[in-house]
Amino acid sequence: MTSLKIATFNVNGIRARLPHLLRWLEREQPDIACLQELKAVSEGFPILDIRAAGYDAIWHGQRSWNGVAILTKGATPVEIRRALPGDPDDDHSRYVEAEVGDLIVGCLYLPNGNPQPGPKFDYKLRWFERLIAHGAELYASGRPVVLAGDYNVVPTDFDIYNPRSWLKDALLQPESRECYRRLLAQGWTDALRKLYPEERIYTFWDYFRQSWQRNAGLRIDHLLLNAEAAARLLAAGVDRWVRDQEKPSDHAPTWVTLDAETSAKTARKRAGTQARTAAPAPT
DNA sequence: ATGTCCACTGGAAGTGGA
Repeated sequence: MTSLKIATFNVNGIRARLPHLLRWLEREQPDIACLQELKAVSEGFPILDIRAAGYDAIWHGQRSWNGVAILTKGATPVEIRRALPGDPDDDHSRYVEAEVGDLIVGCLYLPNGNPQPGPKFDYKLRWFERLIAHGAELYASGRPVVLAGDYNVVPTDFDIYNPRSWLKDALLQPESRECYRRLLAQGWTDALRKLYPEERIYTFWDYFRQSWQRNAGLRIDHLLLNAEAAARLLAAGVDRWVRDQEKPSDHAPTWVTLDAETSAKTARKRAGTQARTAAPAPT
């Protein structure tokens, strides 16, 4: 009867956002939280505050930029890897993966890729190719897998308030979208879109032009589930209240709940009856 | 082009990245 809440949150600076993070953990009590954009070296990660909040964690920091972490409550994250396979020369901290109970959790911060075209966009696409290659292995692992993070991709024009002023942005390029589509084609379920196929859902509102006040958002934080995890999907949503505070991150936490029972048959039955009513539409 | 925010350097305001 119990469920597992798994969230992804681009904090945009773990030190600047520590009060927000702790308030969110306290209020929403995710069992697993994937964080991105720590913008801090590993030594600067506030593990004592996070432990005091009741969480264990693994993390991979970097000076000024990037940085990812997986927080867990009531379980220990067992690190599987702290980089995406395929390029030993890639020194960005953008991926960490752990076993948490019977789950495998991948936490990713895909390169933004702007300005486009250019070397940063090339790097984005190369990184995406590595994610697609690794995604195929994860998908077929036989374990329930959640691949969560800031993908820096707006999958379709339905996932943005208005594409007009973003047409040249790396987040909307056909090449970026094609990579995302190819990843999904392995069988992954885009959890929020699956449960809310006709809702406008945003997870990011940039700091410019009063974007939050106008609800001028983008959906770029995604939780992808392989078949074993998707069979247990109960609900999904966006914690918009986090974006409405003073000095917020430009992203809001985005989450799913999975049936904690291992019986996929039970979970499938429950998902069929509860998914549509389990949470208010995150518009 | 612009808008805003975070971190770093250097010890103020400018730069890079998003």
